[in-house]
Amino acid sequence: MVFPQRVKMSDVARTAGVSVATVSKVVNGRYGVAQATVERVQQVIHELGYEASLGAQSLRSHRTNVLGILVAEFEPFSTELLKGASREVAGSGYQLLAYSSGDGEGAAIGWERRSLARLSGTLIDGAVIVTPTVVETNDSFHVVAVDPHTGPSGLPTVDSDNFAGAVLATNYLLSLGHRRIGHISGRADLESARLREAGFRRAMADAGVPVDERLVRVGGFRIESAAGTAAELLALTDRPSAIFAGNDLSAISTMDVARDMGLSVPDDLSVIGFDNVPESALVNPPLTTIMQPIQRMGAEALRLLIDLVAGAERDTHIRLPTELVIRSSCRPRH
Amino acid sequence: MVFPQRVKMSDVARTAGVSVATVSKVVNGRYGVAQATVERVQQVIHELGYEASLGAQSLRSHRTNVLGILVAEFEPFSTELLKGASREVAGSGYQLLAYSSGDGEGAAIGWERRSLARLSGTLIDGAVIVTPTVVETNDSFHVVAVDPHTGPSGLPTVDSDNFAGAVLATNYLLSLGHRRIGHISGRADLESARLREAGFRRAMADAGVPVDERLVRVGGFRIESAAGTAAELLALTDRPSAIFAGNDLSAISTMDVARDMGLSVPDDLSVIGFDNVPESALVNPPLTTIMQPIQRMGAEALRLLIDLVAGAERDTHIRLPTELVIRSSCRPRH
DNA sequence: ATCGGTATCGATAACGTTTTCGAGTCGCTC
DNA sequence: GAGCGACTCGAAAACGTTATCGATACCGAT
Repeated sequence: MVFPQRVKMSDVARTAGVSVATVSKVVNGRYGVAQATVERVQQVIHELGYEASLGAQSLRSHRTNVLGILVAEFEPFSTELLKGASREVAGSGYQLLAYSSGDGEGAAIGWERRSLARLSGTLIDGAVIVTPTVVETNDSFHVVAVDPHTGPSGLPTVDSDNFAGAVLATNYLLSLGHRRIGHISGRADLESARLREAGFRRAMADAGVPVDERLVRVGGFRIESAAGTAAELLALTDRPSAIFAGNDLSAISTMDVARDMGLSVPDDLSVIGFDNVPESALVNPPLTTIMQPIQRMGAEALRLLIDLVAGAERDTHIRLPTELVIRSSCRPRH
Repeated sequence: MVFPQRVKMSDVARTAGVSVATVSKVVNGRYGVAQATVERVQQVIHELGYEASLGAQSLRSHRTNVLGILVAEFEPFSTELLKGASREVAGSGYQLLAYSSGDGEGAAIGWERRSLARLSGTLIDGAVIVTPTVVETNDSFHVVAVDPHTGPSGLPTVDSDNFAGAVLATNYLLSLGHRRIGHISGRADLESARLREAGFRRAMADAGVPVDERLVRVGGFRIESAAGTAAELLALTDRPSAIFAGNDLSAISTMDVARDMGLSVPDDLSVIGFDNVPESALVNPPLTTIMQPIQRMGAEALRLLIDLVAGAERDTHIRLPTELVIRSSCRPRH
């Protein structure tokens, strides 16, 4: 990697004996330059190591070929997404920039917020956002949302079938004989959290099992915030025999809390998660969970964004299937 | 989050009844504008939601207040580093952009590479790089390297005491009675990998234990590439009773391979890693490893970068201490 | 009144691109 | 040999900002 001395278009033009206008044309592959000239200029560009100034480019043409991906923070889910997205962007002619809104469960504020907007508005052509904040946008700037904020935003979206996944999870617990099933839901402003809870309730209702409202609580999607909720749940005198956690992180957290309270997973408590982040296969016991194809979601989101930026008409909503992956954190109720 | 309609400085100027020059002064807090004017302009800026165009700004002033962090790929180590860096950048007046060179064990090529250089050269004020590639830079662009490429680069650097950490790890294994100790080293062009292997050899020599050269092999630092190496090591008729893996990922991979071969960790094989990424506490058995304060390294790197960009004179090399964290993947040799 | 000094402000010239459009050249056709 | 397209090319005007520097206004002191 070399960070070159800045050489500008006029330098190239001078040493190639043409005008900057001509250089610009060959850089952008515009029509109207003689073949011989093209080759000569390209040669000089190569020799001098010329790179266009993003600033000047963006200023003049309002196009940078840079895409952004905005995550709330770098936790396992966004990291997987990032992987998928970076894989997809390779060779697309775009460059991908990741930035974090820099906070977990709050909204960006003040300087941060404005700076984000500034980035977005001025130096990238579009963004995929993985943070549950409401966005307004205009038609010169494209954004696609992954796992979006609750409510109708009208944004292009890619998500997984959270509702069906939750039904899958709940039915699995039910099929194991569990009746007192707890649910730790994610942050309320996340559409996915809402749908998972809805799926949970639907499955329970379909099975004719009443849900004890004391057993469903919001725990957030982070490891620390879920711990408190899990502790409350397990401290109940008639504690649940199984817990459907809103995501893997809170499931892992729940298992930790259970262990600390002297409970064995899965013997005393069955736990099922959601997401299938890499960590879930690593923990002890390996976590049974609902897989959503996170990397693929990242890739699809980026592909969608690219198409949108290029002006293509496309389905504006992509939903990927979920799947039950059985490991060792659940057991039939004795 | 709102991606605003682009309103420019001249708009602000017009509705505030001043010139763009004055608005610019207000925005940048320059001296020489009446208090009343400052307030009026700020008011208008707020109402209109004005955001400076990064492109124009960078073009004119060669300064964007945006910093970059370039990682080879988004694996656990870089992710932790990212967290530390994002935490540090908050409130610093800078914005942090993460980008990936988009590949694991190779160098970026062609379009990618140039695009990286373009980003770096034109729209960020400096970067921390977490990828073992040689860089050349000029004095208008600052870069600090984390876990740098082998050999003297002259770059400002932050790393941990890899050598001492490796000694720590090896001595621990030695103290457990192990004599046939294997080492899976990281990619050869990583200074850290070189130092860890050197530390390993030093500790062995100091203990008067000869190292069997068939037992030290390069496995790369990724999970997949380490697996093959581990398998080779364990297939030896006189296989090692302990393995010091070059990092946690290869340690985890080694444990997987051992399990697949019907070996129990730690009963039949002790494994120690390096890094203490979050995953190492999660796996089964929990991994004994050498901790380096990764998040703190990210934070220090960013702080150093900020100071450098601000023109401060600073120690140009920061080395953080490592520490043995004992979990359950090692056991005395029976 | 005149003057020097301080505030306060605005015209204006960059910064490095892209794009438009007119000018020049050349080879043809009639 | 005049006229006409088709090709090439470059001059110049943007894009939105920052920095310089001169203009103006106002103040108190002579």
